[in-house]
Amino acid sequence: MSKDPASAARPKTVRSIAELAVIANVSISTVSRALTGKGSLNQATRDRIRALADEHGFQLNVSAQNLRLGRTGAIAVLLPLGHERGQQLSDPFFSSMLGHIADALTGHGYDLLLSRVLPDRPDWLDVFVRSGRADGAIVIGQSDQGAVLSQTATHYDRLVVWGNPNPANGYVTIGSDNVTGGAIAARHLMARGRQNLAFFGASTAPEFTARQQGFLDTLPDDIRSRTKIVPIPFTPEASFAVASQFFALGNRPDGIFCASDVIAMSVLSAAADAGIKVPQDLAVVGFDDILLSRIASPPLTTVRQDIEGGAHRLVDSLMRKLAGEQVESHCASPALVVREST
Amino acid sequence: MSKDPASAARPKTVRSIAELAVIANVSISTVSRALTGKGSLNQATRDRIRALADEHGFQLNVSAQNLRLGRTGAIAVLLPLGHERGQQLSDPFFSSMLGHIADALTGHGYDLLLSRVLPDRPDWLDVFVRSGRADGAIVIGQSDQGAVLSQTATHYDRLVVWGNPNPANGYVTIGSDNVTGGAIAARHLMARGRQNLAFFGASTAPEFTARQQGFLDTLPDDIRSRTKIVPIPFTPEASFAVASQFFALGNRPDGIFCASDVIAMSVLSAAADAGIKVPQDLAVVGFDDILLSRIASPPLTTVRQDIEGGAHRLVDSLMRKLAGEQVESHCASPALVVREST
DNA sequence: CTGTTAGCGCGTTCAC
DNA sequence: GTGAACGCGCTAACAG
Repeated sequence: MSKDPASAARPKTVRSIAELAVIANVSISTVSRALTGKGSLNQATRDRIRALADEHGFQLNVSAQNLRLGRTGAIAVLLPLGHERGQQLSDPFFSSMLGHIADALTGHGYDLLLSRVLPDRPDWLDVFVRSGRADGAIVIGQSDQGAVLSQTATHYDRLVVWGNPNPANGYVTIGSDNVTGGAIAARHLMARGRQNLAFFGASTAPEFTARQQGFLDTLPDDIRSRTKIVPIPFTPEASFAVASQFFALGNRPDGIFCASDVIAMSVLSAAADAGIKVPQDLAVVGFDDILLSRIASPPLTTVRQDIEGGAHRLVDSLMRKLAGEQVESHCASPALVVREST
Repeated sequence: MSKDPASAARPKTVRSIAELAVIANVSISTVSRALTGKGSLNQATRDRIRALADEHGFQLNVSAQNLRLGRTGAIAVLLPLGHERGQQLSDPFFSSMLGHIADALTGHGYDLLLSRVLPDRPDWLDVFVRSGRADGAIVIGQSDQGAVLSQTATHYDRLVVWGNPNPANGYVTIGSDNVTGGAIAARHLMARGRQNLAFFGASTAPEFTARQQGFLDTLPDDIRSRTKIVPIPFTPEASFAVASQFFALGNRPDGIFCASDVIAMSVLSAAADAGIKVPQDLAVVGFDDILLSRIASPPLTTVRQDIEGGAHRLVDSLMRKLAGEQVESHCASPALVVREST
């Protein structure tokens, strides 16, 4: 047989600290001390017990450890399925955010409990919180759940929310300044000499309405008065259909601001179908700066949100809350990324 | 004050079954029986205790419950960061899969523990499994970790893997027939009269090599011998750079099969930049059928994987394993979706 | 430095 | 139908 310890026959599967204690001929607490590294212990016995644990493929049971420590070791990431139940996680923005959050939480030693929740009852968040499955929660997207979030925040502090800041909210939000983002898009389109505009993405999601508001408020009255406001469904396919229909009806704006890059990409596609040249006939500005926006045809001018930075700030804020610190909401400034669609 | 129980002042926060037992003036086990619904109990006392629990906003502590029941109530979804550490979760294919898995697990009453793991040591999966943080694991993407998976599978059965089937694997895989998928792409390009081909996506990921192999093996010798094989990095941006470079060097195939839709979209973009007309001068076939492929310009012809079906099969297979059943690997046939890029 | 004891919050025998 | 007692696997005083 091999001398490689990994492939050596395992004498017996050890499932608990107690069994290992018997094998090592020490008390249970000594094993605990050896494996956790806490408390004081003779280095020789510590090494011996650790070797024994390795040999028997034993690790501390995290669940039991957590129960004893009064924690779960997990942070919940909640995605309320608000306006459109279908495809939130398919939006590259969400998944990118989720990936960065996962990495940040791992860095802090927490597991990530992912939950897509259907906000069917007004106390869904309370129910989740009271179930005690996580030590804290990150809610991605307020959707239309501001009231629920505020209600829970009154008695549960280990909560941070990604979204549009709003002084009326009783909870900490980390997000981008969507109003300013909209304004940036408006100024850019005007700087390109565009006068006949449209906004794609009218919605009840607060992020989207803020982008819309910032955009419209920045336009001079005459331009704004003829700016078309187009509601957009959340799936790329449906969004494409709306855009196609829009052009088919003869609408020919020379500039469109889209509330997300996915919408913008569907507009680019519909425009190509309709024989509209981008950016010559039509300038298109997106929002988010997802990775794919760089390989759109043409590459998309967009209002960039710092997704990675936002994810880290979300996690850091929550960690500080867990540590008992006071945490303020934060609102990052988005930045224009000019590519070839304008 | 309102009579609404939700907004009524809560007499006191109850944190354990024991406290509620005192309030209800019954024993701990009676409260347990009332709240779990198990065991026999007078309906009146059951209702009374449940009302009391509601009133005090009390729910059973899931962690303690799970410890007692010898389970965790969570299934781990593991994403090995294999070839490219950066952006796995940003690939719409992964995130879409993840979303469907989340929904399926929720339907079975399980939480989803998400973990992006860096396979830095050969026993990373053993370490995870032995930590006891989940009742089972779904690994998305074998990457180059086949040996690790096989090793763990020898002593841990609650494991299913998304990926390319391989009889040599000692574990259950659910996936698509990538070889057939590659063959489908080859036949389609030939049916379109294309003779000068290229494959974009050479890699060590088994899924990609299988697509490559199925593609090449289907081509007649003369065509295959002049087919260019292009390695592709995993980020859209880098992939776009490679494609641009490819065209800049004067390569002008009339058909390209890409190992993923994201690669295909970067090819479409690079081709547009180079003044190459799709599909007239160049036919492009992708793989996956992500949502965005429908709004590419032009909409992408692609080899479709049933992501939702795959996710459900992954979860169902794991559930059956947990129930002690024998489970076979499964390999779904991909289907060609013809759009306008060919 | 190490062992003994007492729980973390719950489910489940076994009595009554 | 209900209560008392025990233990899931672990950590943290308190002794010695």
